[in-house]
Amino acid sequence: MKRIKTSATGGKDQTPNDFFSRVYETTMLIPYGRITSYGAIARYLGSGRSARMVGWALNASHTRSELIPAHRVVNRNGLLTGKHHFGNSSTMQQLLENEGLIVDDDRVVNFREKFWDPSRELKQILVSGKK
DNA sequence: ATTCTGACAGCAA
DNA sequence: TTTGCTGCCAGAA
Repeated sequence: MKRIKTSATGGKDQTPNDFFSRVYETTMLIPYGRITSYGAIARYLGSGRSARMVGWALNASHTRSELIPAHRVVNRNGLLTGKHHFGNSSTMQQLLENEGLIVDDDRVVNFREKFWDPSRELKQILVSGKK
């Protein structure tokens, strides 16, 4: 029984349907100028209590060739908790302000106004039949 | 294999 | 109200 030994890939990548990839896909669906929270994404993916994993995934989003708008993901308070992961601690804020969001003291002021909940916004898509 | 860590969130004091 | 502890679960060491 010689299983095919999957180390052919070098021992990395693969797993296109794992939690991480779903986080990336969801994140890329966030419209320009809108934001969401880690918990919202986690809930949308089915694991409402895995918000930390969402952040963990975004942490590795750098390795992806696709540009993932991780700056559009903040915590439930609208706080830019991950700003320190954009090289410059002011990069995240600049990106958000560049999209019309108002950031003050590391917090998105118009958070509720610009909040985009995937489990709510994408619900219609799921119902439409398009997977 | 086991232990530690983490870009969160919820709940108890 | 703010502060602190706990649960979550997947990687990295």
